[in-house]
Amino acid sequence: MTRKKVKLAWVENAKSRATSLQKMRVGLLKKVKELTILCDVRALAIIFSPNKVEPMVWPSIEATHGLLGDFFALPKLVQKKKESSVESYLKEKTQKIHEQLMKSNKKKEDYVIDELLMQLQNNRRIVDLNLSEIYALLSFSRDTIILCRKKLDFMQFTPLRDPPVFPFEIQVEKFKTITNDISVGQDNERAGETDEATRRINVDIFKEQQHYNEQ
Amino acid sequence: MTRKKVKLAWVENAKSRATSLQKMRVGLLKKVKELTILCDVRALAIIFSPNKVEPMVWPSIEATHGLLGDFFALPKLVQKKKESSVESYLKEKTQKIHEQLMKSNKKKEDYVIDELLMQLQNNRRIVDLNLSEIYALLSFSRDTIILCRKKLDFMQFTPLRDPPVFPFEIQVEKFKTITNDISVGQDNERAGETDEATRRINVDIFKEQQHYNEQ
DNA sequence: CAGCCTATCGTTAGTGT
DNA sequence: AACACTAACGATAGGCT
Repeated sequence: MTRKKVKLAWVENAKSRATSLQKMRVGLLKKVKELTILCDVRALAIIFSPNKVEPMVWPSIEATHGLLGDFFALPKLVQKKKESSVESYLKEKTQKIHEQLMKSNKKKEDYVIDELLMQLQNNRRIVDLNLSEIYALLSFSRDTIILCRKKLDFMQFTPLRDPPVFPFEIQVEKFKTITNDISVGQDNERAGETDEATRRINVDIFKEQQHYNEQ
Repeated sequence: MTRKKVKLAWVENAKSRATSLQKMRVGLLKKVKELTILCDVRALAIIFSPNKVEPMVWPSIEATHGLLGDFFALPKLVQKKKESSVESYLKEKTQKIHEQLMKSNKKKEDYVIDELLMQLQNNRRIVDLNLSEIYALLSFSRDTIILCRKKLDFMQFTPLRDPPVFPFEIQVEKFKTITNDISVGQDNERAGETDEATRRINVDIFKEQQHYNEQ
């Protein structure tokens, strides 16, 4: 068994590299653990791997999130008194990442709302939402309003306007009698057409919305 | 020089502990570097220290932020695996809430909307609503928006303003995906998909609204 | 406190099973 | 692929300066 001194360079042999990675990852995390226990400090390590979605993490994912919270809490204060160059660089970088996220992960956005709706349906209350969640909800509520307005408009053949605000009972009673017979939908059986119609409607709505905002 | 085997436990002697920390931190970061170079993977380590604001970080602060961006991008994808179970759970929960709504809200004013929302949750689509129902829904959506705005205002300590408006296509995309993925109702084939999200969110909103009013 | 030294322990590359 | 072995190497506690 001749083992030459490993030099600090990329291991060309793919298999060796893979096995090395396996072993060294374990060794590294062990060291982190050792450090935290012996010296009573908090630490975390994240090792990404090629061809693998989840990185290897120490301590746990959850604990890591906690630690990172602390980590992110600090630098901003530190950097503020330090250099403005680093600060601007960081902001720039953050902006870039943000844009990338926006661009590449639209699907993920969907998932966020998915999750939000789910949570709302379970435990969480609106008052407990954070900013981005509020925005998401707002966006959805607005969509609903727009949809309703469009419908209203379509039914009444009148331009957009705010609905009259009556005492609740009167409102319901009144419109119940008036509008019972008006029906708009033509083809309720087939979802495809409805979807198309909705798309068209939304295009119009969007324009109107812009109008509305400009006023 | 007698060096006993160090056991994995907190070092009591404060001085030893401090010196150990000094040495081991360097050693650890060295190992991380080694790993990344030899095996060509990305990794990061953050070591917090007592009595010190800045943690020790590898690689640089900037690089760490980049890596963490990637790290945070991942977990949500991982969660998607669970989606099927979550989905079923969601259906179950929805059913439950549905029943709760049925039996608990018998106040006169609430009842109409209650029923409306219930219908929306089952068969009816927004396009099929009559005027009074539209108004009722509008009123609620508006209340929700106001609620959200209040909340927003509170969080930001800034005056009210419009939420950001996404490009239209994204909006529609969102609607479609969401409503396809989360199915609450029972007949997906025939019901208009687009309204599904609207129904659900209104139910949530409604709950919240009531809660808020009671406080 | 910060380096340097060195005996000893821990880690791991190479190999075999 | 996963585990076992072991020689060689790297890391470091404790001591010294």
